[in-house]
Amino acid sequence: MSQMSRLITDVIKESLQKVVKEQYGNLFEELLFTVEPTRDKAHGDFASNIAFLLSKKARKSPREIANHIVSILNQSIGHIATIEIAGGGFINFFLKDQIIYSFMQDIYQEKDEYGSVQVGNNEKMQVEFVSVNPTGPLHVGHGKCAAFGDALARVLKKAGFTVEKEYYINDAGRQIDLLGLTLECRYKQLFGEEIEIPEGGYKGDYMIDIAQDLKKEKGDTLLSLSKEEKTEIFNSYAVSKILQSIQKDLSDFQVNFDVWFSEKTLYQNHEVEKALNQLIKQGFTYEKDGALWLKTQQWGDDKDRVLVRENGSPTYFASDIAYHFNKWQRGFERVIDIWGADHHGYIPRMKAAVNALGLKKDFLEIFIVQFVTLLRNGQPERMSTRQGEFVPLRNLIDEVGVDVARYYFLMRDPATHLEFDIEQAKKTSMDNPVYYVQYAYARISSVFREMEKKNLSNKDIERKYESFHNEQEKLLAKNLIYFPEVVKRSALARQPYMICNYVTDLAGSFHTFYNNNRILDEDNLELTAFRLNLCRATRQVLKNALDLLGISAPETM
RNA sequence: GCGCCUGUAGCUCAAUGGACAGAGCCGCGGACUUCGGAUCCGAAGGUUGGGGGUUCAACUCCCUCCAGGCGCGCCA
Repeated sequence: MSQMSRLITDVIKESLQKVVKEQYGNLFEELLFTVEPTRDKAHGDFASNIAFLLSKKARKSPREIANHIVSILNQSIGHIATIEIAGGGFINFFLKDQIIYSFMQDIYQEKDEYGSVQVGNNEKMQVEFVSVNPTGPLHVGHGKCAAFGDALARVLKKAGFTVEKEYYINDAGRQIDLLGLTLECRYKQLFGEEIEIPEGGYKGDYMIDIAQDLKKEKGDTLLSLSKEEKTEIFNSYAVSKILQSIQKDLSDFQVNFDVWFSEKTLYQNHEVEKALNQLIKQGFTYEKDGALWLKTQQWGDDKDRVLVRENGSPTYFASDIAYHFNKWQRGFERVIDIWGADHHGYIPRMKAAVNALGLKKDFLEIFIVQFVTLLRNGQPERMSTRQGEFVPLRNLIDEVGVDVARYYFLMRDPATHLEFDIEQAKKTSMDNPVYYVQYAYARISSVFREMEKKNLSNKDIERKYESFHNEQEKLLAKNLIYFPEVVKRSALARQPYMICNYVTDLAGSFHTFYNNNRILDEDNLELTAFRLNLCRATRQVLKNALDLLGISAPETM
């Protein structure tokens, strides 16, 4: 059932390649020409720039070359009705209507598989994201990272990559000690001790809740433990409680990870030590001021970086190096790290480290997610983790819902600053594209409910192509067959927002079609069948696209 | 000071180096006794922050300047 329909752009490309190889021989070498969907339908359904690129090498005008190519190509591509030359030398391809219709029919055969393309060659890939320290609840900025990483992984899977989603838990180091000390303090306060939260500790009220849970479970038995025992139990209790709440938030947000990777295990398994030893052995390190440094400047960093502090404890950077080496050892051919914007200064050293480890150059891709500003009626809401004032992701979900929150996070390039207006997001209008899209889905579902009421059987749907009845039908059908091309582009660009743009546009062409054409007509079963067919295919593509975004497709709203 | 991100219609944003820079919102004017009006149709709206350069072709690439955001720890 998962027969993957070939991309039409590939079909055209191959035909062009064949002709040009024959006609221009070696001039064809390394010719990076394109065949892509046109923006303006007056220019056909697909267009190629091949004649422009060839003209320099062949020393002929683009139009001349285009003419030559087209004269040979002529009608040899089965999918194409006509080929035109336009502008300075574009070659424009117009699809046969039957082909558009038959591709549309295939959608229903492929069902949930439709849109799958094979550009990843099953390359084993990892997407690591969120990876927030388990020292407090997720806020909206983390939500943006979560939505992006999750949707990206879905798109990559659809494009034929073998993808794992991973969350790296920073459960070792000083921050965790501070967290444990904070809990210890809150715990003691519950027994009447008058003590202050330690310097740099976590002041949020959630630590009091955790202390109360701990008191319920253990009573006062922890007060008398030794210092080592206390550290152990307070640290691990705090981490596990907070991690649980993070996991709950994420799964409610439709984000699920394949692997939760613990930093602590890197130390327990001596992987940090091993990674450091390897770097030392290869001569990429030196000692200065009592610390161990990595020569990251060698690979373009501003300055060299400390691996082991003067006091002998490894830096976060050191365990991160071990972590990335571990990823490599697990057989990933490529890993994608998604970081918040405050970490962007960290990129050069991490890339340098990957080089020092001798891993292949494009092994590590890093994407930076810019911050979110929450607006309420145009006024910004303050957010600062340091002050302990942040808007928890949980609150946003409760207020606008998962679908809306995810869509808003996903609809833009994550590298840009996002202004998220809460009041606007709650509106049920085109202010809010997610409803626009879901409405199209619900409408189609409603048409099928109506179909059953009128006893128009599903069998009537299975009709052969006659012809499209108007441009609105045809435009909708064309948009449906572009979906796999969009998946391909979105995956290669690592940009899920392209799916948002696509699905909004698709919903638009459906609404246009719907408002201008009667679908169910008992006096014209042929027409009814044809249009139901179109609706059925549209519903499937809306569903598949929304799935890539992790957004629900409701039958009623 | 250095580095990264951003700058497109009044607002929010599109446009793998390609054709006349496109949508939505706001504002204005309209729509079928019938399948969901959370919809549709129409007109209006631009020196793509400024200036150079590369190219057959630049919003896109390079240089420079301007504006906004973020980062420049033996913190994470």
